[in-house]
Amino acid sequence: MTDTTHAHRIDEPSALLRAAGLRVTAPRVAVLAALREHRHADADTLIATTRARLGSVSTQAVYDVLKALVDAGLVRRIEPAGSPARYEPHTHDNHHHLVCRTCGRIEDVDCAAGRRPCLDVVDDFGFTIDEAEVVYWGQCPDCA
Amino acid sequence: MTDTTHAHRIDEPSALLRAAGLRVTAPRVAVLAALREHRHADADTLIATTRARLGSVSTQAVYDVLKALVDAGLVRRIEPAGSPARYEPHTHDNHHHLVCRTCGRIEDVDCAAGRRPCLDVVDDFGFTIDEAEVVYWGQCPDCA
DNA sequence: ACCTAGAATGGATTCATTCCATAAAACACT
DNA sequence: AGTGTTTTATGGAATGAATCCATTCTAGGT
Repeated sequence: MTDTTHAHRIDEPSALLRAAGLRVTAPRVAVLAALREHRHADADTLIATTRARLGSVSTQAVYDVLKALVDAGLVRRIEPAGSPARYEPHTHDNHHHLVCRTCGRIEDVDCAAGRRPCLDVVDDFGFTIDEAEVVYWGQCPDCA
Repeated sequence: MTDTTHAHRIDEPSALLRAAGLRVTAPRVAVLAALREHRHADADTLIATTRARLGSVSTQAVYDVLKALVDAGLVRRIEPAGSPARYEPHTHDNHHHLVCRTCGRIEDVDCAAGRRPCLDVVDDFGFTIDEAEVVYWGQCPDCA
């Protein structure tokens, strides 16, 4: 914990919450902090981390916080097949994910050449497409 | 139901099962038939359809059948975020899916120019990638 | 026709998540 | 600083999807 007394840095949890029009509460600040520590954490991990930090929080509080953060666009929720939902700070950079089939490890990947993949669909069935989500499945070095 | 007495067509449920080294049972045949009728059906739909066809089947039987079919490569399981698992006959054509955020409708899409998307990842973290799964999110014409 | 491995049954159980009513606390306004 | 209104947290129960288990049944080889 760096000593930043009276900090007003724009990337601080409380500042982020205020900027998003959300009330600043201990659970919210703690969940945001936990999200920074654990990349692609699931709810369980975040509950445990938040609980360790605050002494106690209800399970539902963490779920509520996550929902509020996702709705506000501060957090991104991903749901890889076969694993519970994972959460990451929302970076708005359209990155994708690399998932290990064996251990579930997840890493961020930028799309080749920075272009969004396959934006042109041959037949879109009249759909209005707003996002192309890519998941790369494989084995991580530890599991291979 | 077309009248194909003593049929031996290679794409028939029982032939498919035998070719995959699986025993031919009523629930398996019925689930395969149900999968043809309902594109991207979830377990509930398949259970209901199978039950209607056979008179009765246990819920677990259908789940077991689906697992066996998926393991045998006859069926593909997809799990779009926010909805229960969906199943489709496995076509081995590397197609992707278009999902309506509102009603959950799913359509198949071929990747632009038939190429697999973003095969070259900038940094693969040492992973051995075997599949790139793409989900296009949007609104279907009915929901737009 | 018989035997045995594999499949189906019914019942209970897990896991992740959501719903509900009540109690607490954050921010706006004196 | 005190008060009030509205949002948030709590604790407990409930849901939906899927899986586990022991028992019974059956497909298909001998």
